[in-house]
Amino acid sequence: MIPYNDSNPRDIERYAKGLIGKTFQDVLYESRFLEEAITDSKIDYSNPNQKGKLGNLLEEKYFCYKANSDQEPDFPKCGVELKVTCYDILKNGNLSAGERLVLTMISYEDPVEPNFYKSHVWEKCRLILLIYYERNKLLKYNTLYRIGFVNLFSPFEKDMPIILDDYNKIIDKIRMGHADELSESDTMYLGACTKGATSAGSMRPQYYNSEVLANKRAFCFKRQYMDFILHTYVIPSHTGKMPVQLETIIDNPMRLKIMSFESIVLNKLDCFRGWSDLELCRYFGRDYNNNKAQWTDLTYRMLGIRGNHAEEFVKANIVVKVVRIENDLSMNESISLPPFNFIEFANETWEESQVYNYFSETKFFFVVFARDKSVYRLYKYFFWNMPFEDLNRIARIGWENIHYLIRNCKVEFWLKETKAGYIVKNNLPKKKDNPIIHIRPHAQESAYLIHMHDGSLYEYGIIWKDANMLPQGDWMTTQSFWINNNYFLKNILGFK
DNA sequence: GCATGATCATGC
DNA sequence: GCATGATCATGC
Repeated sequence: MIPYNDSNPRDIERYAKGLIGKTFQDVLYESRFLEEAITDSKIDYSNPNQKGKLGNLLEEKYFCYKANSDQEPDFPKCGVELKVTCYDILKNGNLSAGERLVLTMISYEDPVEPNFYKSHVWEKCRLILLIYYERNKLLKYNTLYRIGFVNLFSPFEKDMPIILDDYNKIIDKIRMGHADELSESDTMYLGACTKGATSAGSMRPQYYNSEVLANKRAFCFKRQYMDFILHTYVIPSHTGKMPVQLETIIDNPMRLKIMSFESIVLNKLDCFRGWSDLELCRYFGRDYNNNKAQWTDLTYRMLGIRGNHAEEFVKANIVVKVVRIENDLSMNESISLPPFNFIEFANETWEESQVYNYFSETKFFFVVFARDKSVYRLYKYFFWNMPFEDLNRIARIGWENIHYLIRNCKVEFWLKETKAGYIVKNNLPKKKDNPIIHIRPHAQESAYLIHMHDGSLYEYGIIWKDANMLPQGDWMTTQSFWINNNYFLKNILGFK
């Protein structure tokens, strides 16, 4: 007899909670005393570092059923799906969902199911036994990871309109024969993530009429949505603490049955179109001080949010970016991304890179103000995510050119004298070398500890604060990727 | 006028 | 004190 009632979800959860505090190694060891544990498995659990086998280990050695990749639920008698996923502990001690939750592959062999509630995705997510382990990258083996939380989980009712909308967006693209243009950032909570490499070898023909091969993809709950579940449901259920409530843009979820989330947001800003920053500050009672957060603040005020966080944006990983353009419709500045670490960058492949992941998972809410004499007026606002082709072909080449020099220790430096002193020049690709992205310094001040062209050593600034080390051993001012301003004007705003 | 390298400002 | 978002300043 297996040690739980597999027809009763609550009893499965009760038994599963026995995993809390155990490592996968513990489970494997204790299974020797568990008569029903699967012993004739085809899977070899002796290698402590096999990625992706942690779920199988629990299935066979704790829940006592054979791991398979059938379309059937893991607990068929009651339709419960087992999902094993991870969280990280951040430097500040906070927990953060480590991965998106992959639900099921998107089939390119079969027609799509138009009704979400009859779809395979719904079967796979309507009732999940969610097992969260701590991914501690300092540990040598995956099997030493420890399980922290166990919960039965169903998607929140208030999120369903958005999940349905996401599903429809994805299947619409597939039915149009545009599966090759899918991107995880197309949607809010339910995403279409790539499975396997994005290189030519793993491309597949589409079901609907298109000659173009498409990447293998799967339906998933996006990482930020999992993060929200972790903080508002999983952790509170274990600690008894009330979750921190974020302000919502849409207070009544019923509205989402009539209008899409995006249209509601755009409608809210329509009321203020043409207003100047000065008028908006007066209207919302904010000091008009031209400081940098001003236009972002005003954007949240227009959405009815008092702070600078909105629940829907956080869950869907939507980033508000305010852009100001000048009288001549030019734009002074490019748009910065977070700084990066050279060594981590050098060791990444494209698919696992921060740049690829940032753009494939992030949706932007661009709010454009246009100069009118001494003020800026609300001009345009729209959601945008980078088209897959731009990202995976054009931006990728720019990334690879920079990656090549840094990874292969071919970065060169020389000094140039200016009125204000010396500046350090380098041979890394510049903005003009790629249509979409470039890198620039991004620190408090510049800092270098470098070997010059002639072999001499040059030191400047506060190395540990403003610089980080290249694979070649030199320290260069910390850099970040930037979205070229001309790409924004031409391809995102649509100017000539 | 723009590209590139350098630096500022704010919130947590 | 750092992460993040944003702008400045010089030289061609």
